[in-house]
Amino acid sequence: MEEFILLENQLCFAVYETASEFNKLYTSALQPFNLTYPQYLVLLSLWETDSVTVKELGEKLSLGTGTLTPMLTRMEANGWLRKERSKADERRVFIHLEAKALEQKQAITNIISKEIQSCHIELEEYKQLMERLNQLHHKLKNRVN
Amino acid sequence: MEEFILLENQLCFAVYETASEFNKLYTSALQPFNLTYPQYLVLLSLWETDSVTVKELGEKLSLGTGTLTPMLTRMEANGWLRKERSKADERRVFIHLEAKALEQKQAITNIISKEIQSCHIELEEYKQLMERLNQLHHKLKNRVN
DNA sequence: TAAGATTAAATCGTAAACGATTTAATCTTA
DNA sequence: TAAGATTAAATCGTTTACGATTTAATCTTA
Repeated sequence: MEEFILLENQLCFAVYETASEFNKLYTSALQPFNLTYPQYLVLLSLWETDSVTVKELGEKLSLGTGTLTPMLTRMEANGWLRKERSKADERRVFIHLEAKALEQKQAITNIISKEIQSCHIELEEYKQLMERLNQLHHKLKNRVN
Repeated sequence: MEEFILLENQLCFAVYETASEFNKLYTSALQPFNLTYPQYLVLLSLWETDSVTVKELGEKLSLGTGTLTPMLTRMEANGWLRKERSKADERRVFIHLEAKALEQKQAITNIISKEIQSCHIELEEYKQLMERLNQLHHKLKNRVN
C-alpha cells in the first residue's frame, strides 16, 4: 500500500518532468522559427490533415477553444495559417495552412530531428515507451469514476 | 529516416498528452482541498523534506523562481506553508509547512491513491514505465548540444 | 414556424511555466 | 576594505491550459 503511493508519486513526477524536458528541448529548437512547442504540435496535426475546424483540431490535440482560439490567432498573425469562417455554417471556423507553413516544413522537421537524434534514443526504446505511455494514457482517460 | 520522424512526433505527443491527462486527473481529485497539481507536487516534496530554501525546492521540482515565487505566495495565502527569510543570509527564503499541510496529508494521499487505483495500473507496468521514462528524461537532459 | 435546445467559437479569470531582468545581500580578491 | 562578481528571490512579459460563461448560428420539435 505505502509502496503503491510511492510509485504513484514517482510516476506522476516522472511524466511531469519528462514533459517539461520535452517542452524545453523543442522550445529551444523551434526558437529560430519563432514557434512554440504547442504551436509546433498544431503544425504537425495540420501537416497531416489541413483545413479542419477548430473543434476537430481541438479533439486531435485534446485542447479546448480557451487554449486554441488565442493560440491560432497568434499563429495567424505570424503567417503560419489562416482562419476562415464557414459560409455554410457560420458557427464553424476552418483552419488552413499558409504557404509559409508548407515551405518551412522540411527545415523545421530537420532541426527537430537533429535535436532528438542527439539524445541517442534507440528504436526499441521508442517502441517500448510509446506502448507503455499509450497504455497508461488510455487507462487514465477511461478510468471508472 | 522518415520512420524516425514519425516516432519522434508520436513520442513527444504521447508524453504531452499523458502529462496533460495526469494534470486533469490530479486537478479534479485535489479540487476539494483547493489545491492544484503543481501545488501538490510542492507538498509531496516538502512532506519528504521540510524547511528548504526556494532554490532547493526549485532544484527538486526543476522549477525557477518565476514559477515558484507566485505559487508559494498563493500556497501561503491558503495556509499550506510559511515563507521565512533567513536571518543568517537574507537572500535566502525558507519554506516551512504549516500544521494544515501535515494534518491533511493523509486525507489528500488517500484521495489521490483511490483515484489512481481506479485506473488499474499493474505493478509491473509502473516499474517498466518508470524505468523507460527516467531513461528518456536522462537522455533529454544530458544530450550533447 | 416559433421556442427552446444544441452546437461552435470566443471570451474571461486564474494558475502555471519560461526566460530575462531587477534588486538586494553576500562573497572574492586585489 | 572597497569594487566587482556572484548568488537568491522577486518581478515582468508572454504563452499555455483549464473551466465557466457568453454569443451567435443552426437544429428540433411541438
